[in-house]
Amino acid sequence: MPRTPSLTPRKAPRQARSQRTVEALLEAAAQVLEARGMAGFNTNAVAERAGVGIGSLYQYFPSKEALTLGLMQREGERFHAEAHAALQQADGSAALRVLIAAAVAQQLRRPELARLLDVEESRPELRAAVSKGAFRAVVSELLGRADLPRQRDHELAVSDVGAIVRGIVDGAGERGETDEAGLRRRVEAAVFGYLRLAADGPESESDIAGPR
Amino acid sequence: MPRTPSLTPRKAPRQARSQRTVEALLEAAAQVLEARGMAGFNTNAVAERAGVGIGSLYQYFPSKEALTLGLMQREGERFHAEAHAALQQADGSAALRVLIAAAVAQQLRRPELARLLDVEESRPELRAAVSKGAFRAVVSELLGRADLPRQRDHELAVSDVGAIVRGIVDGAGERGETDEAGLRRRVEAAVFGYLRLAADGPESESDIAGPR
Amino acid sequence: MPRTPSLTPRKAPRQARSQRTVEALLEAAAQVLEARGMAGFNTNAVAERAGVGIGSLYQYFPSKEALTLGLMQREGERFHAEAHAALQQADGSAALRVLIAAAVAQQLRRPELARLLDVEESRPELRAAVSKGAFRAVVSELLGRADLPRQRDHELAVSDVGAIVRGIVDGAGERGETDEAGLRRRVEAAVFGYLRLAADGPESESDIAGPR
Amino acid sequence: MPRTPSLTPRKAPRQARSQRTVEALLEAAAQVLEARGMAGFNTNAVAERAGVGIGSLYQYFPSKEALTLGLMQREGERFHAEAHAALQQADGSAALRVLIAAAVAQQLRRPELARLLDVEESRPELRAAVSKGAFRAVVSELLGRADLPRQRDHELAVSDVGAIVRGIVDGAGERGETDEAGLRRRVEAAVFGYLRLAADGPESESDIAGPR
DNA sequence: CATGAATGAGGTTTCATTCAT
DNA sequence: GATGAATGAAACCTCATTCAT
Repeated sequence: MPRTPSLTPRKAPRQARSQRTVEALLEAAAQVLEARGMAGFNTNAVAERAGVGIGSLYQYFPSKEALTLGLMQREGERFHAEAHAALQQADGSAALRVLIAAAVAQQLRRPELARLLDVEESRPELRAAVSKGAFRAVVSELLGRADLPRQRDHELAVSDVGAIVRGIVDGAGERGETDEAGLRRRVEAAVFGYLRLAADGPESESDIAGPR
Repeated sequence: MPRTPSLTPRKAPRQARSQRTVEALLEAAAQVLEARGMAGFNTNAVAERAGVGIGSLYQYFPSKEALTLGLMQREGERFHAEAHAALQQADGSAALRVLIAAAVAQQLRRPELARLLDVEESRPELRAAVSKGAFRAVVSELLGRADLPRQRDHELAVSDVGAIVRGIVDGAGERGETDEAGLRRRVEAAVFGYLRLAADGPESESDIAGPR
Repeated sequence: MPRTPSLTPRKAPRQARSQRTVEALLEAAAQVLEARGMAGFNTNAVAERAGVGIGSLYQYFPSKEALTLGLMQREGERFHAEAHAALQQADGSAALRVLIAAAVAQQLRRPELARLLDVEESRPELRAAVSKGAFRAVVSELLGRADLPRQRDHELAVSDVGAIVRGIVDGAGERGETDEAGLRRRVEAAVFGYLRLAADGPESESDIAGPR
Repeated sequence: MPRTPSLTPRKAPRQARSQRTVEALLEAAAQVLEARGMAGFNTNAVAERAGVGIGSLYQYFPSKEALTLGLMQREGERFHAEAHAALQQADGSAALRVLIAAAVAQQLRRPELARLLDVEESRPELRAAVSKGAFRAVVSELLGRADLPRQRDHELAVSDVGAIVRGIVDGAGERGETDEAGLRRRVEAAVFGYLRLAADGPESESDIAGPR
């Protein structure tokens, strides 16, 4: 009888190990970013914190950019799932609230990390590569729902909603806020307030600073 | 022998020649930042574009940080003047619109520059040093005006308004928008919408997603 | 993120290759110091003479200071061993002569290097970090021996003996002396002469300029 | 009648002013050296502390070296006077004590300055230029006096005496000693002890570690 | 003469990336 | 594959010195 050959694919264990290495690298990247900021975010530090050689880092991520990108994707994943779940809601405003809740939760989980990644995302080289569409796609769909005010320029409104959410939520992170419910309420106020007032319609203009 | 590099100008330019040098350095800094982004923003490039020796840069700015700070101050100056002018307006909503108009104008003048400086401003080392109070102080005063809805938490509201304006306006800059009036209208929608909905009061909560 | 540059080696050389690199760097540092003096002692020159990239230098020595310190330690090591061996001598004066012989030998091996390192050692930043205790500790012990005159102030005497030895020996190095025996004899004269005359006792004061 | 020509040489007032400028520069140099050490000793700092433009510094001292040299000379002057006065003493030992007293006093006046200048003096470029002979010349003469033990090698002895004095006295300065009498006593012990034991003669060799 | 603005060679240090083991 | 030693371009910053005003 020959040596019992493994039934699992030969590559399997290696892949499992690879998975763990990649995961370790991404988490290390997150921690380095949080602990030392953009200025202290370098590949040697990440590899060291991950407990792997610098060579291994480059085995899985061909460049520092790729690592940053990987981190963005990892951080975006959970959020993307929740964002898509929002689409299940019956009416647009409920869905939008779910989406906002997801964004707020994401931010409060690791505020500094989220903030720094937001900043990074605005760099031209990365902007192209980041899908980012998840949030955007969902918002785009929701703004079409009947129960939400129709917007003059759909695309601009989608962008603005994203910018508003990101703006408030990152600011809260910078200040170290932790009150999730309160933050959610304020973001909702900004988004729904915007949607109502920015919507087209004859009276909206005069109404903008409205009494009360 | 300070270890923390000084951020204040090393020496006030007394002669006309140095005035010109400082001005050239700041303008060069702005251009380098716009043309090559944060990554390409280095003191050698700035000096070269300014047409002065690297030593001259360090005569007036004791560190790269100080140069960045100087640029922020220069860019903020015009805006600060307009922001203060807003206080002359009789009622709060008019003043707020003036303020927003100033912010939008500032952004559209040199969008990429404004955006990058906004990002830089969030760096912990600079946050402390930047006055930044101008915008914040004005908003703080305006939110106390009788014609604007009283906010639950004044300080948070001030921060949120700032974040909303910055968020939308930077986003617009990123996309290369140039329609000043339109942008102004959208920012107003977000800000006034926020103020109305975030204000405390029994009905606001239920009102958030409003009908229609 | 320490602001005060670390003086301790950044990373212990584990592989044989790094051992050689570190050794090459230290020897190169010694040679540069000898050949070009303090003024010409810069990290680029050291790396170049060592035949390694400048980056390698900083892998092992986190700063120029650390390199200097490393050199001091290397040069001190052999001497420290001999100094400790002196303690084996039965009586104090014999031990002291052994110690002096060691100091003289060390100096004549690489006179300029020894002299420059002596000078460097007096710099406040390095004084703290250098053990230096070896010589001092041994002298301190020896001055307590019964066959050597008891000193008024033990600590001062220890310091003075060190200063005398260093003074004469560095001076000899400066002049390029090579007569080891003669130098030893003169240092002994100074040290033993000092110990006898500086010792407390009623007559020592009047005796200082002694007859003939 | 022509415009009354000044009776004082045209240059006179300028020379007086020059004198003051030079004096201010030298004192500033001393203070900068004391306050910031060799590392912080730069011509711009000296000019600033002297309250004159950097250009003026270079008017009077063609290089940094020249300034250092000037400082050495200034600091040496008072000492040189006292040293020469020592020659008036009737017997050699008294004269030597006067000389030592002068050296000690000089050191305790501005210890850090004296120490740093001693170090500088050992730099090859300056060694040549510094007279330094004052002290050396006087010692050389004194060692020839009949009441002091005749030395085997006159020149070496002169050097050694200088090295001993400098060594002890600089060490005392480093430690911040202020007890002038005590320091004088110890230097005398070292010098006279050296002279007695290093002197040639049949018995001195065996006597070196002396009984008791 | 005095000034101080300007200069730039040169020094220290970092860090993304490669490659021999 | 994994490792980590090695690399060097490039960044920041200093300071002796010059020279136009």
